[in-house]
Order: sequence, then C-alpha cells, then structure tokens
Amino acid sequence: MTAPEEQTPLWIDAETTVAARPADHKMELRLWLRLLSCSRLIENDIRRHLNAEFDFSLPRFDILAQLDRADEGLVLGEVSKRLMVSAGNITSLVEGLVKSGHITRTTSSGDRRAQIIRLTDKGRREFRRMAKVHGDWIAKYFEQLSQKDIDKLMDLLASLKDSTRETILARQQS
Amino acid sequence: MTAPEEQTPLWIDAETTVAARPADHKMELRLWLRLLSCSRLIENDIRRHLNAEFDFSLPRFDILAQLDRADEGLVLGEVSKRLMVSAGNITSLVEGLVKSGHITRTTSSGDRRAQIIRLTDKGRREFRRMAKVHGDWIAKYFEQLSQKDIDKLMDLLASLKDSTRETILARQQS
DNA sequence: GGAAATTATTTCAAGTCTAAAGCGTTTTTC
DNA sequence: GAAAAACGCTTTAGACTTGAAATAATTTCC
Repeated sequence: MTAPEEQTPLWIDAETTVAARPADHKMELRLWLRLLSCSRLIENDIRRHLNAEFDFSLPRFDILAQLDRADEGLVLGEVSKRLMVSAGNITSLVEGLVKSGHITRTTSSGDRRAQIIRLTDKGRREFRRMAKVHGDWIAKYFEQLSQKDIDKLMDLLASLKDSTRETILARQQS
Repeated sequence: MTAPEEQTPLWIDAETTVAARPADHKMELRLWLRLLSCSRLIENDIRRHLNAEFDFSLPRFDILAQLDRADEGLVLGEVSKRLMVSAGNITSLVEGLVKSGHITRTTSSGDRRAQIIRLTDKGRREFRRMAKVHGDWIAKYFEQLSQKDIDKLMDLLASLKDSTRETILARQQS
C-alpha cells in the first residue's frame, strides 16, 4: 500500500504543485498568510505612529473614525459590528473616551437598552488632526502600486470579503 | 476666501472623486479598510473554530505552525519576527507550550543568550491534526475566487508587502 | 584585552480582546 | 396581556499584546 499524498516528491515544479493543490489547499494557505502579513505590517506601523506622534491608541482612533462619519451618532452595537470586535470590548473603550472628553454617551430615547455615542467638538477636532496624517501614512504604504493595481486589489478584496462572509454564514446555518 | 477642499460637492461623480483623490487619499484609505475587513473576518473565524473544535488558541497554533516547517527548531527572536509580534509576547506563549508538552526549549550551544524551541512528538501530532482542518477552513473562504483571481491576488499582495516594507524602512532610516 | 555598543530574552505595567454569564428592556408568541 | 424569547449592554475572568526597562551574553572598536 502506498500513500502518495503523504510522500514528498523527488522534485518539485509548477506541475507538481498544481497537482497537489486540490488536496492540501497549499495555495490558499499561502495567500491567507500573505494577506495576514500585509495586514499586520500596516496595522502595527499605524499603531506605533499613532502612539508616538499623538499618544493615542489605535482602538480608540478606530472608534472616533466610525463616529466622524455618523452625524447622528452610533449605537454601541453598531460600532462593535463595524469594527468587528466584541461588545464587551467596546464598553471599556467608550468609557475611556467619555472620560477623556472625546465622545458623549446618551441613552436612546426610543430604546432604553441602547446607548448612543457621539463625537464632542474636542473629539472631532482631535480626530481630524490625526486623520489627516493617518491618511498620508496609508497612502505611502501603497506608493509602489499603480492606479490599476489599486483598482484591481479593491475588486479582488471585495470578492474575497463576499466569499468569506458567505462561507461563514453558511456554516452558521448548518 | 473659500476653502474648496473642505466643501462637500453638490454632486459626486467619478471625475469629482478622482480629482479629490490626490489630496485626501480616499482610495487608499478605503483599500486599507477593506484589506483589514478581510483579515479580521477570516482571523476571527479561525480563532473561534480553533477554540471550539480543538480548545486551542490561535497564537499558540501560530507558533506550532512555524515550528512544523523548521526541523532544526527556531530561535525565539525568529519566531517573533515571523509572526510579527513583540518578543515579550512570545516568552509567555512559549512557557505555556512547554508546560503543555507541545514544544521543548533549549539554550543554544553557540550563543547562550538564545533559546531554541522545537516541536515534541505530541506537539507535531496535535498540530498536524489541527492543520488538516485548518487548511480546509481557509480554502473555503476563497471558494468563490477563480484560480486566476487567486494568482492575481497573490501577486498584488506581494507588491503591497514590498511597497509597505520599503515605506516603513525608509521612514526608520530618516 | 577591555570599554562600549549591540543582541536575545525576560519581566513588568498597562491596555486590548474574547467568551460567557448576568441584567434590564423590548419583542414575540400564544 | 402574560410568559418566553430575543436583544443591548455590562461585568468578569482569563488570555493576549505592546513598549519599556532590566539582565545577561556577545560583538565591535580602539
């Protein structure tokens, strides 16, 4: 009895790896690791700069960013969903941002369970100041990519997001 | 005096947004947020499944994954670099993995500052068991993408990684 | 060869994060 | 309209994470 899928081939070339692909999903794994590399590389760098230049943490910045685009404020659950972090996590971050005067927090008049948070003037002012530089940092990461590359990447990541969401949803329903 | 870059245009079309692009880096920001979405979506799902099905944490799994490909073991600093997490973080994870019998830890004979970690038989066995399913999960996320899409994405992310690394390096040197 | 700089790791404090349990509030169901 | 289910948020325990300071070992530089 032989177990070919466990054997290391004597030589590896394009044909071998393509043939091996359906069995062990090597390509997809490499792609995922590469995506994760890019993500961590950029996220770590942003975090470090935000800390060094504005003494502000990335999670706190992320919450302000969500609020800057929402004039009516946002319910906590919505923030949690958009940032893809747990609800319990948001609670303490919001508490800190209220304490530091960047946001306000009100109980919704329609639903007394819901908490609505909004930027204060100070919060908006400080966020905008940071966001300006933040945008420059980010553009720099993409500097070597052409406009065409950027468009294509936008496109492919949109597909990936859809594909992933559907996969996760399908599994939850079964 | 007018401040045109602060005004909200009366109508927004392709031309407007293209014209606005160089100033505020809107496209790059959106691309970064989309990349981050994909990354978090997938990472969160993997973490949940690893916890639920194997009662194992993702950071612990990541360390075993690095070691599985390194027969001679790895120095802690190398693990830290590859996973892009701080050195202080690795210390306690390694301590836990030694305690649970998944890895061993030896002081390097050549450099008594360096700690070399290796998979134990148990560690390798359990990692392989998890890795099999882990590969299947990941392939599923990319299910809706064609082979061509996957290749193109690999390509573009390689460019992005290069571009980002260079940007970060250039800033550190100045 | 010895002082100074660098390197590998650990320790520590503070912050972030999750899952799960708990507490009111609202909605659904009969 | 009351019981049951669902919802929004908070609390808690425990794990992860970072940056900075500390320690020990090695390398560099005169």
